[in-house]
Amino acid sequence: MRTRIVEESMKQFDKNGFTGTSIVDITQALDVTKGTFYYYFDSKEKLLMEIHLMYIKNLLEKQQVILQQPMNATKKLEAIVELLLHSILSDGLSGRVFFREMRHLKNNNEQTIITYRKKFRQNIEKVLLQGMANGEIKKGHVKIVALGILGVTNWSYQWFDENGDVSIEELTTIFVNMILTGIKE
Amino acid sequence: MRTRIVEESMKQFDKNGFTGTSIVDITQALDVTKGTFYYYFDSKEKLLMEIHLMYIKNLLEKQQVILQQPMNATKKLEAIVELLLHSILSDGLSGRVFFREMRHLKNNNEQTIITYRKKFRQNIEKVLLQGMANGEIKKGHVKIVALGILGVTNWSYQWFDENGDVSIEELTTIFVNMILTGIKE
Amino acid sequence: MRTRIVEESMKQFDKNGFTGTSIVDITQALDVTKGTFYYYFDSKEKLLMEIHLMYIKNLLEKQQVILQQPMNATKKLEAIVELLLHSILSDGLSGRVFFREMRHLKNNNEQTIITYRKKFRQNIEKVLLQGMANGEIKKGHVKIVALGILGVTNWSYQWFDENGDVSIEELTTIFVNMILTGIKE
Amino acid sequence: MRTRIVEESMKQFDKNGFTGTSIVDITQALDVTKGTFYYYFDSKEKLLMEIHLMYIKNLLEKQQVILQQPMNATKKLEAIVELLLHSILSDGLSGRVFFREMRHLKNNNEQTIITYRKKFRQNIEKVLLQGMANGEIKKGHVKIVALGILGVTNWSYQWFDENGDVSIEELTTIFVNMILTGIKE
DNA sequence: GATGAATGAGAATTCATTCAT
DNA sequence: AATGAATGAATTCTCATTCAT
Repeated sequence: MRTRIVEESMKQFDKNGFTGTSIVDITQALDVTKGTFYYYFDSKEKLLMEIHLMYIKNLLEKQQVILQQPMNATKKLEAIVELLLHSILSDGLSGRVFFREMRHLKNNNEQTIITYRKKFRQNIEKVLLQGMANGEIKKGHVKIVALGILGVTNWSYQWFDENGDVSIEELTTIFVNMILTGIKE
Repeated sequence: MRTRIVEESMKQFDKNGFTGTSIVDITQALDVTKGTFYYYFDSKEKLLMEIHLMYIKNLLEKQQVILQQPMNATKKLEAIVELLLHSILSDGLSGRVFFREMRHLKNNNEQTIITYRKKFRQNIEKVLLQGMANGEIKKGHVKIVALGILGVTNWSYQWFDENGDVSIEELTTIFVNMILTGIKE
Repeated sequence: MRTRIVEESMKQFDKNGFTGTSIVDITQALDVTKGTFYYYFDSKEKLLMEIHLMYIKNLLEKQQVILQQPMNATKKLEAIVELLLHSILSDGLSGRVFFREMRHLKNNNEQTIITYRKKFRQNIEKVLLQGMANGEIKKGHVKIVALGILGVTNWSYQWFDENGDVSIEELTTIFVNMILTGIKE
Repeated sequence: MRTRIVEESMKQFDKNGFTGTSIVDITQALDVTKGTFYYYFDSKEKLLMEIHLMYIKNLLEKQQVILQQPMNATKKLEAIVELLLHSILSDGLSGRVFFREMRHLKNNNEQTIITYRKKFRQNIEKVLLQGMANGEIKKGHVKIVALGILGVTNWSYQWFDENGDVSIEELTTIFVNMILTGIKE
């Protein structure tokens, strides 16, 4: 039931937003009562937090796997971009909810998620530094560059259409090239 | 009064979000009554729409000026990136509200804004095409590339801190370089 | 409308208790909507606080009038007992609500009322001291004696029946005698 | 377990009131589940009733012992006042719960407790009558006098502080004197 | 004896909106 | 132009209770 609630709520948060989705909406869709919801979750925010934690923890784990592989910095960056695009776009719901609704977490919860996000960015920064050290990557302001890369990938949840004319694979190729070699001839 | 309402509401939407701001919050801050608000605006959404229109129209006008200048495609792209970063980050409020709260526009209104946004993107695509035609820019999928550029710039509203260690000017330089020549050595 | 809400709520608090009375109960009895209630009162507790303040302030004012009259201590005590019994029993509702529901005030509000109540008791103590000083009243622990007197009077809200076989006037006489000269032959 | 539930609930009713204490509060404190509670008690009210019955039956038994002793009326009244003050204040919890929460008993249950309370009062009345008959006590309205005595004692649960500057023994002496001989010199 | 999942009725509160003045 | 009273639908959350296991 817990899982069913999470899944249904992600669907609805994705469609109507956190604020636009009421507890009743979720429980009615599952054909249970409001009480059931509150048996499993102390509050609406706790549910949102759970969705966020699931998403970011999973992402960090996968990033960790990439970091530990015997690849050069460029390849690692490629892998991370691919990871992000896949998890935002094909894993779908949770990614969009993650990027849109974080604002509705309060105080402690928000800080926790911010910390995880920071961790992810700092891991990218490490790869950049490593690449700069061995001459693969141009020297520069690693934090801003990392945020630039995250901009390219994370913005996708705003516009990507699964049924559009570009597949995630193509998208990944285009964005990886763009990030690595720019758009200038 | 109309202007005062718009300004106060932008402040509060920026701080507490559209949903997190009530009409009373706005009118109390202006020391008027709710009735006054409804004398000037038919609904809360109309107000949000006005803020959106102001922002995107202003942006499109400024983009138009850039497009009509006698510069090559690269320079034009640089100018557009600069325009976006300035209007998101230093013009401040309206930009952040624009990027965060569009979801609260319904049907027609949402479509109108989407159309304007699309216009802005298509203008970037035109510059890209022009650049590809004369050999300045690598040939590629213009729409996706445009969306990549917009990702780099628009994502900034999520993390940029006016009091942080990087100025908007530095940020512009870093991002322009990144977009044009990539990060690879 | 404000007054009507206060009056209706007192009736219902008296009958069903603070917790046993919902906002809907009050508004339905007045044939208005819940919104109307919240237009006049920020919360259910604010309403309860208002009832408490009305009652205790009125009581303190009347007590003040007694204190300033040119009577000896014994007469003043008689007058205060009479005041209490009348305001608890014949003024009716507000007294019973005051004695029963104070527990539902939180923090600040509770403290405020406690302070007022203390003031009332301390005024009784002053009269007792005055009476002890000029030989009217037996020397003793004024605070406890004051609380004993208040016990006799305040407990009445628990059992007094307006339609019973004893009138308030008779009650006052009996209690005044009891307090002054005791029950022993 | 039954006993543990009663004890824990008295603690919590005393602290947060009957309405302010949920079944979960009680069971969590005992580290059992809600089901367990309902295995032992049919409802929350049944539990409250049990606490009330325990208290008043115990009180009536002790009163009976006093009544049967070979003492004059004055001594018996002294003993009853002492009994009440001790059981409200030092036996503690149950007394405070008894006097505060009776209102939450419904219909039959309330009537039962009212009957027991009436019994207790009538026993006091009997002693008063006996005292009046043999010239110990002033002739008067026994019911009202009894209620006056109960006011002095029962009101104590409202303000008595175990850690205050007056002990129960001192309190008893003061109140017995006050009831018997009054406060007038 | 005890559990834990589920219920469902109801509670306080919020808030955009209307409208007569 | 502006007010202020009133609305009513929706929202989050609470909690005593049930019941199959």
